[in-house]
This record gives sequence, C-alpha cells and structure tokens, in this order.
Amino acid sequence: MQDRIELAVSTVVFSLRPHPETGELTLWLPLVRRIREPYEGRWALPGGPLAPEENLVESARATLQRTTGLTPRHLEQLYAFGDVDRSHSADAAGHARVVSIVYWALVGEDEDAEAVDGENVEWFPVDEIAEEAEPLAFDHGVILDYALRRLRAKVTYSPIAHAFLPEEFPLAQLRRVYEAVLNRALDPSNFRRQILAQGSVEDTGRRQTGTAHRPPKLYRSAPGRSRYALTIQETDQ
Amino acid sequence: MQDRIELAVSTVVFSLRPHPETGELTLWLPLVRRIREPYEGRWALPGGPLAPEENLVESARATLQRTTGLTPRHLEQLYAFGDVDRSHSADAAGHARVVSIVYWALVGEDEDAEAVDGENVEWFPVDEIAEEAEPLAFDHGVILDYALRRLRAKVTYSPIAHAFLPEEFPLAQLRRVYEAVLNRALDPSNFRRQILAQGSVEDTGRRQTGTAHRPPKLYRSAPGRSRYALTIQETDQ
DNA sequence: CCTACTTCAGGTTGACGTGACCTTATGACC
DNA sequence: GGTCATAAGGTCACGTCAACCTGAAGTAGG
Repeated sequence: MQDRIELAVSTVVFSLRPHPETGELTLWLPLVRRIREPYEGRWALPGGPLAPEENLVESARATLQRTTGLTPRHLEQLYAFGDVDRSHSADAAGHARVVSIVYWALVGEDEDAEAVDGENVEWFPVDEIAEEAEPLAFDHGVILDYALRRLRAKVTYSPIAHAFLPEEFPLAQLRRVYEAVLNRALDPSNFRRQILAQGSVEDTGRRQTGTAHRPPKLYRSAPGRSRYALTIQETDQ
Repeated sequence: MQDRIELAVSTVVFSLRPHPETGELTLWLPLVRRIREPYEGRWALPGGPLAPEENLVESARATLQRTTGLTPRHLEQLYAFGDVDRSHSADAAGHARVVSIVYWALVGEDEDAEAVDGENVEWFPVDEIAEEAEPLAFDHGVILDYALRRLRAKVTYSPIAHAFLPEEFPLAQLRRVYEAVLNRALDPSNFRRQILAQGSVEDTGRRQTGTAHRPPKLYRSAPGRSRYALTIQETDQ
C-alpha cells in the first residue's frame, strides 16, 4: 500500500453515427489506447491527472480537446470512483491508488465530424464494446455502463437529447435520436405530441427541402424549459 | 498557488425531528464547528481527509460515526466539488486546494436518538440555517442546497423516505415524512392510494393502538421495488 | 353509557394524458 | 398525372390522478 492518492478526471463521450452495417443511428464513443502501464495497449476513457490550477470541468474539457479534438455540447459530472480495489487486477498491482472524477458528454453531429481518429483514438459503437476481446482498462467498463444508464434516464426528463443535433432539425430527426439512445422504436405521432406539448422546441417557420416526401418543419430547441417529462420511462435504479 | 491538491470526504446528513416551536415534523441536519483555520469557529459539514486505504463511502461512514455517533440508514454519493476558487474568501486565502467528494445520508428516528450533541456538534433545522448570522464554512451552504434538491427529487421516484422511519409505521407517519421533506401538505387519501399502488410497503396485519381515533394499520417497507413513481413532482433542474 | 370528536380506510367522479391507430397533406420522382 | 414516402394532425378507449365524500373505529368527557 502507498500513501499517495492520485486524482484524475475522465470523460465518457457519446455521439451518434450511423451503424456501419445496418445504417441505423447508434451511440458511439471515443476510446484512447493506453501507451503505458498499467493496462498498456488496452482501450480506456479519455482522461488525465487533475492539474493544480484547473477546475474539474475545465480538466475534462481540456483532456478531451487534447486527445480527441472534441468540444462537447453537453458536459456534466457523472460520479467519483475511488474505491481502493477498483480496477483490481494483475495489471494494476503495485500502481498508485487513483480517485477518478468522471464526467459524461454529448457531442453534436458537426463537432463529431471534426473528431480526430488518431493512432491512439478510436470510435466504437457502445453496444459492441462489451463484445470486444479485451475488456476496457481499469474499471472503465463499469463506468461506461453507469454513464449509459444516466444518459438513458436523463433523456426522459430533460431536453439534453437536443445536444446531439445541429441548430435546426426536423422532429423526425429528434425522434431518431431518442430511438438510438433508448434503443427502441417510438410512435411518431405520440412523440410529436409529447415533444410539442412540453415546449422544449420551437417552430422556426421554415421547412427542410429536397426530401422525397412532404417537407418537414424545422425546429430549434427552445431556451429555458424545465418541467420536462417524457412518459417513455426507462429503467432507473 | 500550491501544487498539492487535498482530497476530503464530507456528508450532508438529514434527519426528521419536530420543530421546537411549531411542533411540526421538519428536516434537521448536524453541523460541526471548525476548530482550526480556515473558517475557525464556523459551522461546517462533518467530514475529513480521505485515508489512503479507505474507500470513499467508508470514509464518509467513519467520519460520521466519529464526529456525530450516527450510523445512517441511507448513504449515497452526492457530487464532487473541486473548483479552484470554491469557498473563495478571505478566510481561505493561502490554504491548500481541497477537492471534496460529498455524500448525503438519512438517519432514522431511532439512530437520531443516539446522536451525540457534543460541544462541537449541533443540530439545526435546515430552513433556519440560511438565517444564521454566520454563513457556513467553505462552500458548504451551496452544497447543502444541492443536497436538499437531490433529496426532494429522489423522494418522488424512489422509496428512500422509508429510511427515516422505524421498522413498522402507519401510513400517516410516512405521509408526514413526505410532507416534511417536500414542505407541503399531501392529500391523505391520494397518498395512500399511490403508495399502496406501487407496492413499496406491505401490511404487517397489525394496528397501532393507544391513539385517540381509529387505530391505523402498521406497514413495513417491502423489499426490492423498482418502478417507483409518485406524481407529486418537485422542481428538478 | 352515550355522544362528540378525530383520524383512518376506502370509494366516487370528472378531467386529463397516453398508446394505438387512422386520415390527410405535400413534396420528389418517373 | 400517378405513385411513393414520410410528415402532420386527428380520434378513441383506457388508465391514472386530484378533489371530494362516506363510513369505520377508537378515545375522551359528561
């Protein structure tokens, strides 16, 4: 056992991209390959030590920018993981105890486009990470599950889903975001009714053109709505 | 500026006691008087530095036991506060930067009874803390507000309120707990219907005697219920 | 012993939100 | 002009909730 406790800040970043095979919109996240022990060569959440003059959020934002080039639309603290035996494994033996303050973030389509797929950064569909041969470094697999649950819960009672989208968007696109996050189909009519009822979006007055069907209205997310609730409930602890 | 970042664990503890004047059930919490700089003499949340071989929850539990003699029924991580300028004030100038991982807890009536009101520990009604002449040490006032919001939100979608009560209790008592936490009156009939509908309590088959009215049934909290939701919604960010 | 009083237990009713489903609108494409 | 695809909007049966009402069951006081 060692006296020193190290403080790190990591971030789970979610983005939406079409799945390479099915073409459906799915959740992706960037992982960084460890270039030193412990867990050298394994995939981990982007993060790093907390600098003495850096706030927690700033630290999350800075590491994210440095490693992935991303500037998230939404960034929020998730949880502090700090058990003594966390990520207990042969790889970690003999290394310092680390308390990680983990954030989670959403990036929009446009920001996503600027993401760097460097040598040591790669994007993965979230539901395929569990199937990877190698589990994630440290307890990052557990952290990812936790973040995913939080995202799914929060999407039903807050308008964060908008953060995935550009400034203006048709309702169908917003619905596809919800479907991707919650991983189930939603009734277009009822979705429309609920979203419009709670006023988290407002009509821009314009429509999207160039579609092979009736042109959908364009909406933008309305400022300052609380009292948000979709009936679409997901599991909550 | 200094290089060292210190890690502390603090806890916001809630308990229910009758108000000394009105006699109504209200929320109370224990505070500890600072006996050294910074903020010497001011009231602060119970807490202390994280020991190298101690898990985060363990640390919260241990400090609580040591300072107040309390063993909470419910204990849960609240948030990590770690901004560089947090608790920025004349008192704090020149002292080390502290990142606090804050927990919040509930204690039942019986545990509460064993609480020690030592020289440097005192219980306060939550709504009177803001009126104190001296604000709390560090940013603990902000933290308290945050914890209170979390408690109020969580009480509507999870059966934690039971943690305030003894093993067996009449429904009216459970309702009074909700009323104290949410700070508003609830319709007895509708409260009964909602609580019974979601099955978070079960009938013990016995009744409370000695009351000046029809003897109420005694209930106990039922194990393992998720899918809990009271319509009684409070503010949520 | 009887009545008043209090709170618990449980039922009724109208308003409202939701899920399932249906109809119509409107553009592109051939 | 007809076909196609999806958006926009509507209908209806059902379940849930807040507000209100009635009866039950004990104690307290004369």
